Amino acid sequence: MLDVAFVRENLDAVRANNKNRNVTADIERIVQIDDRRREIISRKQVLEQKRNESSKLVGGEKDPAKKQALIAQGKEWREQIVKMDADLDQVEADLKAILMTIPNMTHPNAPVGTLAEDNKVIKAWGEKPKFDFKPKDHLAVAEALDLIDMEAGAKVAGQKFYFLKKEAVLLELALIQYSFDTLLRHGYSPIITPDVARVDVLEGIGFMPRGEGTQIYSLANTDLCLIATAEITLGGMHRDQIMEEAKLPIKYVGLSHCFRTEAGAPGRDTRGIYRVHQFTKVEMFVYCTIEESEKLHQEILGIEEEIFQGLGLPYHVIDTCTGDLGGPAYRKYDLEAWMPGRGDAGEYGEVTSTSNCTDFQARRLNIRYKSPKFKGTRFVHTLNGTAVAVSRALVAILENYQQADGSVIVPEKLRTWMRGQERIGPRK
RNA sequence: GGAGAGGUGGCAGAGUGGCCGAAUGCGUCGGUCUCGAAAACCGAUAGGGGUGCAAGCUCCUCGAGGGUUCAAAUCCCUCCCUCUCCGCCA
Repeated sequence: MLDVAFVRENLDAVRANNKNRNVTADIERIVQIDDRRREIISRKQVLEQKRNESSKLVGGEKDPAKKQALIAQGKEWREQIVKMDADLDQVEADLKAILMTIPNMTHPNAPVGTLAEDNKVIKAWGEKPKFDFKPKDHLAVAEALDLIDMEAGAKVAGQKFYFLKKEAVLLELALIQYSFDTLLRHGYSPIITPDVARVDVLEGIGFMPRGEGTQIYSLANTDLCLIATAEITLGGMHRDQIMEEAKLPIKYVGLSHCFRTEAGAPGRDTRGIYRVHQFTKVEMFVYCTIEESEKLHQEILGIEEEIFQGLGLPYHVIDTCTGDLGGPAYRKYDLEAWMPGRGDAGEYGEVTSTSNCTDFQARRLNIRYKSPKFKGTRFVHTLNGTAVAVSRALVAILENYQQADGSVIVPEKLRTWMRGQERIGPRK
């Protein structure tokens, strides 16, 4: 959420930003509503002041007639205040409703555009593997090795759920260990979060758990949702807190399961575990000062690259265009790994994503910091980034490391957590 | 899940209808003292909002939301959370 005062003072910039992001919001009304809001507040305060003053007199008043008069007067003020409260509630709800539709401002260097082609490839790393056979997609590889059972997943939980089996399980555990190991070396503090969160936390982070086409599963008869990413829980962790600047940045590496309804993506990526309803993810989350967020965004991107370089998976980095940023992000980079089994001759597929959300999430979640350097408090900046989304990493590993005989080489860095195993299969 | 207790400032902890945004202690910061430090003493020490050039004035906030009242940290209701005991359980 943006600050109302900021919107008022930067109407043109906000309008232009909305356009770039392909969002329509009635920002003109914000000024009107906010004027009205301030007016009500001012008038209400005058009454409250009078009421407070006369209330103080009641106790000391000995003359019963005068006392009754004071009480009657107070009663009248209260009634007026109650009416104004109702008006104010309405106005504030209206204001919030509009503000919730406005996305974050955008980094000046983020590519402007609303089409997939407007995303900018800013870097590529690694050699795409050369095969002297037609590479299979990850599911074909996995099924030949008895690593993934989609059918059983569908039977038990529905389409796009799956069972991991045998070395696929060990690979998941190894990927978790490997990514935690990497992040610990970078000073990130390890966390395992709940897999559910309250609706208002989801909203604070910028998800829309209610309404048609939501990505979010809700739990019946509760105000809880299954989380779509640990960003939600890691960001909610410190809500309504005021931090000391000296204690920032706070860097977490969190593990959770992620649940997504994938509404609105029917028929996309239907095969295998590229797009599924549940997966395990290791997520980075950082709270920091205003000054540090850009630097830390680069750090997170660097760590994501380090992880995929360590896995020996070719990738490129995308500077996401304005139309694809999503509400909270000020800037977003995606890592797309090469997936030789995708499409006709291989395609890049998103494996990680890192966003600098500046103060957009912190404002809604009310997470601030203070410092001797300035008066009052400021909202922290929050950043998030994927260390490893296990399902997608598995896709990339299975496809890039597949061999002519159907076996799959285990990336060297993972072997420590695979009891030294170098190769999966071939099965007899 | 059952029974009970409780949620107050950075922390501990008073406060059961008005003089309470809140005693006291600890902590932190500033000062006095000292060659310096400790101790002691003095002082300061929540956040948000409205208004104003500013100084200031003022409003709101004692887990959250409602209610009663001229007036609520204090009384009532709902919810959330914590603790103790019991039950169940990985």
